[in-house]
Amino acid sequence: MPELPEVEILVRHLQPVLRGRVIRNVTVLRPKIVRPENAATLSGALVGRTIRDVRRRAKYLLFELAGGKTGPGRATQTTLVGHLGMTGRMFLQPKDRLLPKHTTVTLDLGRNVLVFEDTRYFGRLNLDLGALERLGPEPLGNAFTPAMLLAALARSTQPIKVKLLDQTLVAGLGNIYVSEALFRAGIHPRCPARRINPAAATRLVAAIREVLAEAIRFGSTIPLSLDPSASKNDLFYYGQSAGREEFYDERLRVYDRAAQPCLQCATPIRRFVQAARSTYWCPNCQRR
DNA sequence: CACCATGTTCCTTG
DNA sequence: CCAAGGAACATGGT
Repeated sequence: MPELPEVEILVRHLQPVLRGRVIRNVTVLRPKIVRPENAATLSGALVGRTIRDVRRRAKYLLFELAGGKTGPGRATQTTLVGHLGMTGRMFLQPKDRLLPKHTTVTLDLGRNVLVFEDTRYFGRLNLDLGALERLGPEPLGNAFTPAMLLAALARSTQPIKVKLLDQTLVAGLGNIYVSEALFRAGIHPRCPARRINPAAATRLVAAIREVLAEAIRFGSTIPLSLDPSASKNDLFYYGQSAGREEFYDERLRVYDRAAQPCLQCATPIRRFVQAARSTYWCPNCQRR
């Protein structure tokens, strides 16, 4: 999936092309994706409405809708909540084009269609704001500070790597960027959370911010590019593209680099499993 | 066939 | 109620 940076990039691309567009029709091809809504309730809540804004909270996409249903003067506001899961993608395509195999939901916007495609069907697109209430601070926001992090880690015996994946602690980090941030901060992934000292917390907050900001700057590990077959410039494709692999190597210093030399000290990068997820680290740069 | 994959939620156990 | 661990969800790539 897209972690925070990938969602941020997607939102930045969607925002200008979706703002002001009216949802003409909603097609649900995989009902599970819109739970707890069903095709009828989702459609009823969206059709006829205008997308006023597209925002991000952690790894969630928030589509702010207005107008339509309630008529003039009584515009109730609705938020459509999207999550890409592990393999979700969103893009616009012409109405007459064949939909991808794993299309879950489409929003008919008139001239073209917003497609939510997701091979593993772990994603979500619904009206449920409940998940958002449990989220911790944005890692790039002012509320995420070394003091706050230190306090949150104080009573936890869990390894720091596992703890940073907890979205109630800080919201938006995923498996890739946690490994990257710990490497940059020089912290061992197995370090018990409560053993992180003030100096390490300060380095960690800085490293997390750097890693995410850099990923956003470079346009994410899953590059976003203009659809080569698109005839209009408001069409784009969120997926593979050529020519960005150099950036990938440059930015990801440990993730998926098991047995390859550390870019800092040439020691082979190691991999092990924590909480059923792969952790990558340099045994020399990240001491206990 | 085996194992691995950018995430979250639910269930169990203590 | 909480913390922690693990399975489940579902499909595809290697």
